[in-house]
Amino acid sequence: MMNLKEKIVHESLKLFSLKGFLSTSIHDILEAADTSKGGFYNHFSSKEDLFFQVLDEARRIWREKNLAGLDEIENPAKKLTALLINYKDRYLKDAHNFPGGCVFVTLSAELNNQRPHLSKEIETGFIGLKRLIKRLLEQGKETGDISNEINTDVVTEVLFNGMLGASLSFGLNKSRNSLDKSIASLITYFEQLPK
Amino acid sequence: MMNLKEKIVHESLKLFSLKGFLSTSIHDILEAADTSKGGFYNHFSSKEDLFFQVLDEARRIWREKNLAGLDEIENPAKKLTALLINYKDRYLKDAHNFPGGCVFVTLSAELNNQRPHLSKEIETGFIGLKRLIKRLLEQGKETGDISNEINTDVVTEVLFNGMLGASLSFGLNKSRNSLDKSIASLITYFEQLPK
DNA sequence: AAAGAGAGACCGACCGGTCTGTCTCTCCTT
DNA sequence: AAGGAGAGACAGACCGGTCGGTCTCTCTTT
Repeated sequence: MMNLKEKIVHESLKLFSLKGFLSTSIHDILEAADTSKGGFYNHFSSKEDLFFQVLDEARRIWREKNLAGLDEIENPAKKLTALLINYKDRYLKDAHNFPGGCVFVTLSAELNNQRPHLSKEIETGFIGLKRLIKRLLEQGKETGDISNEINTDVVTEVLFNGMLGASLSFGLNKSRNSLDKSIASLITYFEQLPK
Repeated sequence: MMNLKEKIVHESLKLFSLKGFLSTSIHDILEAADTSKGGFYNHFSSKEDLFFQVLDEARRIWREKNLAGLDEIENPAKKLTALLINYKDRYLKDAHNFPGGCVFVTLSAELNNQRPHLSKEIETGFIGLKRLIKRLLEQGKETGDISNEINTDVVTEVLFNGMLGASLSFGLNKSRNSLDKSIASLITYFEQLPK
């Protein structure tokens, strides 16, 4: 069974996905986790302390969902396609952990000008994803699955910003159809690149 | 000279771009506009009333910046490229009106799960942009500047989500270099489509 | 008995919004 | 032209409620 601390982190993650960090009150969290101020501050020194622990958990889940099964694929281009499909089906549609959409998008938009030391933490995650995409593209060139003529920087930008934009759109309209179309379009773009 | 009401709208637009709607307090606005509660509520019935008037102004500026000079271009494909360049150079880099980045991105991420009746207003703007892109693509097919074989839905998704993602990234890292690369990549993608 | 977990009263700061009062400008009457 | 009435613009004290955080007390486990 989940102990209180884990429960608070778990419920906070959902709430942060829905409302962001600043707009989620301690009261909201206590209600969702069915506890009290004493229960909360017994495990966390402050709301900001909670933020970092929630972020760690969010990153753990992100990797779990997005990287699922990628180890079994040796072809880098196919790995990238699998990542896009994971992103759409396992990650963004994971309403259990992220009922309000991608928590990193919500938090980055909310915190970027208000709590720079918090949003910096989120930015590092984005940078990591961007690097992962670029690395897979360059490995694809080496194995010959992607033409040497394509500019990996350009493709990385299109895919990365496309994923972010799709996430933002999905948060807004909550349409799985529209999300499917957005990611499918990115996959179409990627697969039609010169081989 | 700008009267008080216009000044409040103008300063609120900046603050909303930086911090969003919920995280901007009336006090913040009064300070920025150098006025008092009496001055504010003499012109606006509530904070929500202000929201809609700020949104109107934001849309006006959006059109002014993004559609600048498009009338003089008759070629739809060139129109679309010009829109992308306007978006990058005249709109997103407009630190005077939008010091925190695109206000629509900030507000949509903040409000989508908390104030659906407010975020719906923003969504209509996004839908309009998407439609504009698609219309230009289809006109490009008619004039023969874009191959009939391309799927306009797919290209619309890639460009639209790419613009959104670029906007979100730019809000986070505030790097003009990175923004230039993001939009240049979208233009490269668009221009390398089959003619 | 000792210690950690959790409940909830409580604190000062701040939230959006209301209300009263003042100050100025316009317009009508004479 | 002088003066009084009324309207609109703005200042700021004040309201009930919520914010994050602290503190004390009780209960459970060992």
